[in-house]
Amino acid sequence: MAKKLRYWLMKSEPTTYSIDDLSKEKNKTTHWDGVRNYQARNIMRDEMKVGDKALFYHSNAKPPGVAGVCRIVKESYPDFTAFDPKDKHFDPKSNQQEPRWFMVDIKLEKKFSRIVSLDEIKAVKALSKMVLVNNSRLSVQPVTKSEFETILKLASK
DNA sequence: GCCAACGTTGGC
DNA sequence: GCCAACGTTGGC
Repeated sequence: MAKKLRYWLMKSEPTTYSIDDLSKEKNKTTHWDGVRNYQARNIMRDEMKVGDKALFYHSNAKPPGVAGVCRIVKESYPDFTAFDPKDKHFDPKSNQQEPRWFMVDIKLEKKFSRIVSLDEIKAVKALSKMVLVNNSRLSVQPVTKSEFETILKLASK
């Protein structure tokens, strides 16, 4: 019965929402709203399961890199920010009956003592196949178990 | 701030 | 269904 744990990487611009913002949330938990890309949505909607782990990545940062680890604590449900005309992520094509966008809840598990920068990641051969390196624009992306563990090792160096 | 890469939209 | 125009992402 035991489902295999999967690994992901989720991006956020720290000026918008950083790992420290997440650590200040009640239960260190938040809903990952605002994703408006179908590929990323499909991953959240169809593939992310409770218990899966995700790298929290700071994009558009100095330096860009992985800041910590979080865990999926709630599986996909409609992204309600798409329903609110005043919200930055409002999408008139989404509605309660037929939601177009989905989100999951994540909980901070560990903030790294240092950022594992994109430069470092690019310099490691074992990480050369990461989606991050090859399709840099996808904001929610799969990571293999060995890639995940390699990043953890780098973080504790 | 620039711009390459990529995704989406809409006219035809 | 093609593709030009446009918008966004995100490293640099």
